[in-house]
Amino acid sequence: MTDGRPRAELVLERVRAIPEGFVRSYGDLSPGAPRFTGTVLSRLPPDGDDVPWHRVVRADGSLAKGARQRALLEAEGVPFRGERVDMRAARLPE
DNA sequence: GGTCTGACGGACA
DNA sequence: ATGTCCGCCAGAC
Repeated sequence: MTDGRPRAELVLERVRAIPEGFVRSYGDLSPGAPRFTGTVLSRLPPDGDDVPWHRVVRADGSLAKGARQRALLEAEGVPFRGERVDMRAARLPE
């Protein structure tokens, strides 16, 4: 059962597992296929409060959703370095 | 089924 | 630091 579960579901599950105040990169959620993670999140409903999509940032700490995403992250205490997240400190260890 | 696109990532110039 | 190229998965034409 290489596909006991759709990759999409696995990705969403990982996103929900990100604790407040931390972030993870697209590549971390879907190793080898970061674009897939983006596709999954893009299909998320606008009011998808069930999934903390804002805690998913690019590997270099830059944001995909701009100022809106940044506000949500800063509200959680995520350290920033200019317009990008300070991955060195906010990236979830594992 | 080939081709393009997308909330990407890493290598390289 | 900035821009280009290639690779990855899935969906739309």
